[in-house]
Amino acid sequence: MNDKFLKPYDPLETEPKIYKLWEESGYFNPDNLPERHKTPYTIVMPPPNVTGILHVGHALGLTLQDLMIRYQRMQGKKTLWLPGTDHAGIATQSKVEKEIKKNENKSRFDLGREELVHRVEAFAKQSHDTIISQTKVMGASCDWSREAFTLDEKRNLAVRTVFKQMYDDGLIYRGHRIVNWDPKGQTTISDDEVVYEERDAKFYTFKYSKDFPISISTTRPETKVGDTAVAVHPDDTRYQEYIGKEYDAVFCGVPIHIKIITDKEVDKEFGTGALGVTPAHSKIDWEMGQKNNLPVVQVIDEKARMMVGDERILGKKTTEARDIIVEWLKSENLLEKEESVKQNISTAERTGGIIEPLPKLQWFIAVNKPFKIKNSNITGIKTGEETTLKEIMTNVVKNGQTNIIPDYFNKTYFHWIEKLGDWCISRQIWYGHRIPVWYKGTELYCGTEAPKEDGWIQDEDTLDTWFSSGMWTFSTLGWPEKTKDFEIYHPTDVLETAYDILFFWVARMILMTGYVLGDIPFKNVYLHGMVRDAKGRKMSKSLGNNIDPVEMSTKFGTDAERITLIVANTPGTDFKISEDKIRGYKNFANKIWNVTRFVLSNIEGFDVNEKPEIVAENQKQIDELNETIKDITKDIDEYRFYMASEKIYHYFWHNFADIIIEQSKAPIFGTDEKAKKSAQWTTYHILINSLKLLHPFMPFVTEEIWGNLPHKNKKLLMIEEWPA
RNA sequence: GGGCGGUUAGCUCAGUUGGUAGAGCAAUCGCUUUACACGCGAAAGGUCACAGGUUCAAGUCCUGUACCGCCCACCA
Repeated sequence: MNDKFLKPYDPLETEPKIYKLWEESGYFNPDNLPERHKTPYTIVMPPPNVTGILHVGHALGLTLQDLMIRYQRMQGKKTLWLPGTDHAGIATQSKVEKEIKKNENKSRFDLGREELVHRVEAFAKQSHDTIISQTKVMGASCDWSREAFTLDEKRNLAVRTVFKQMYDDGLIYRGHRIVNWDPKGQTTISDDEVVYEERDAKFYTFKYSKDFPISISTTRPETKVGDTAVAVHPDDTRYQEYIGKEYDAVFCGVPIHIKIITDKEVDKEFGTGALGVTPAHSKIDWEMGQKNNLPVVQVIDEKARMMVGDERILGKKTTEARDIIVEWLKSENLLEKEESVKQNISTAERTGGIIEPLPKLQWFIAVNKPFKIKNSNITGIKTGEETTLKEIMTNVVKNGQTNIIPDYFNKTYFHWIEKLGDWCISRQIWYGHRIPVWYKGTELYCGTEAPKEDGWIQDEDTLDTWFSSGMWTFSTLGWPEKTKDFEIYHPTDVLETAYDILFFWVARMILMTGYVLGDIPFKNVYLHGMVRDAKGRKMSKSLGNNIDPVEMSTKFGTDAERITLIVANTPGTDFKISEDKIRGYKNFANKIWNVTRFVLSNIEGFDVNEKPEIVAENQKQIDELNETIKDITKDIDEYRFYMASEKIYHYFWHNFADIIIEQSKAPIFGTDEKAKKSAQWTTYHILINSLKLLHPFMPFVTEEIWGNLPHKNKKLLMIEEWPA
């Protein structure tokens, strides 16, 4: 027995050594796996954003994926776990912009496009390196030789190819619409990137002018200089006589022309029952404007400043203009009511900027537009048949081709799809995939390469980061090239990710893959919950309650951290973690170590390769082990990792260590040779099988022990056969 | 406003087709017993949120109520 078993288990010394051993074995790469590994099993890693460092949520994802991969590898699958990182457009650029603002007091416009992109790339490279080393600390057995980046050259070709295809199919179009404009980030964002914050607001009721017949209410009086109509409910008896009439007024120095229209959307009971329609600065108003042919008057610019008015408001910020207009209303005796209300305001997820709805010319993906699908393996949609992107997204999940775990998330998914509108994909930022469209005067060219002739200017915008991550499962396998990898490993087996990006990402992957390949990106989606602190609070810098996964690994060992993240952690449910929890499982790693010490120190002189006659008592224990193996295997196969981990923990500690080992002491220290040999063989047998069962959960300590076991024909534990 | 979860031992959570309530941690008591004090043994702890219903039988199925959490919409 190696002397190191006389001391407690030391993860800090062991883990880097073991990871190196695995990497050098080449077995992370499925091409190097032994003959028996035939059936492919694929997980493509959700690429972490290159915005900094990994948090404990990443650690959870990596642990679950590594668990599945290691289990399937031992089961004899040709396992590919493909790693990568995400350029994360807005998130990364805005982070770097903040730094530059802080350190140099410069904006991106001061630096210019080239310099900014250069800076962002440098930052991204640094983040990338940190993330990769952290991923290795977690023990991730992914194939580094296939590592990808959402913004590298191959992925860029995939992006350009898909863009052109969708453009040619009429699914990508350029349109003038009300979009979510982020004045802080100076870009549009999609509906999904808008987050709501509750704030106190004032709800004002007033008339545009003294002779105007109808009072209206709003929380944003400054937008009223852009009103072109007042809408009332068609059945509202109070306003019948005004319907269809038009009025001129001067509102805080701005001449406005108002038509009285009707719309069923108007709530008679709310406010005065009359709605001032501002087509340029509200989505609903825009639609009313379209229906009624109302003029669109933009009164707020990209910096959220007033574009119209006299010296009182022109050029002022909207919030300042609001106060000025309210003062004016009061002085003119037009203000009838001022109420305090709670209001949800829209903010940009990444920059925190207050969203200003603006009419802008942008690129969109049409989710409801019919097109002929070129090739389809999707149940319910035939090749060549007319369908829509929305229909693809619905069908794939409805018919069970893609199975979401836990299944109640199906409902959330369908609910979201029902309400889904066209997806705004153009961003006015510089870090990302440039839109593959060129202009020359009024001409427009869309292609994977720039047109050869002179005089074409490429679209300034980049694509929403989710456009490229939507293609992740197949772009990482080399598509659009016809690669062997793509042929072998697509569709992938499992996508493991957090439930909060079900819409952002999972749905977009299904959309992209359905459209491009007529197929599913993955057979299963395993959604884990959010990791919270011991009190159930979100982890955040301001609360200072962050748990750093690498620090935990250093303190307690990665194995302890990994199994903490798995035990009692059910899919789709938020999970509370604390140092105390991890500490408990550090003891477990040590227990495994000590059991090994006992077993090894008591088989001196015994040949573990020769199975002796097994006495009835030991046979019963072996049968019990086999039952446990079956049980745990079934749990893992059915994605109940929380249960499998608890069972192996319980079996090892409270059955093997507490009972079997204790009972073995009498025969081992006794004189009955037959009973002794039987007990020696049995404890050894249970130990090696337990190590196999434990390996996907706690890979380091198990591999380290495995290397010190005396039996013949040993391989690395990571490629040993899963017991049956 | 619409939707989805949750409510089980002090805490964190399991409980897979309905069949006498489980684990870990914490707390209690006792142990330096020949692998391990990062340990061992023992005992303790629950009208399974509430009210109805189905059933021979309900933590589990159905209906309703209350509270907590999350997602979506955004009444202008």
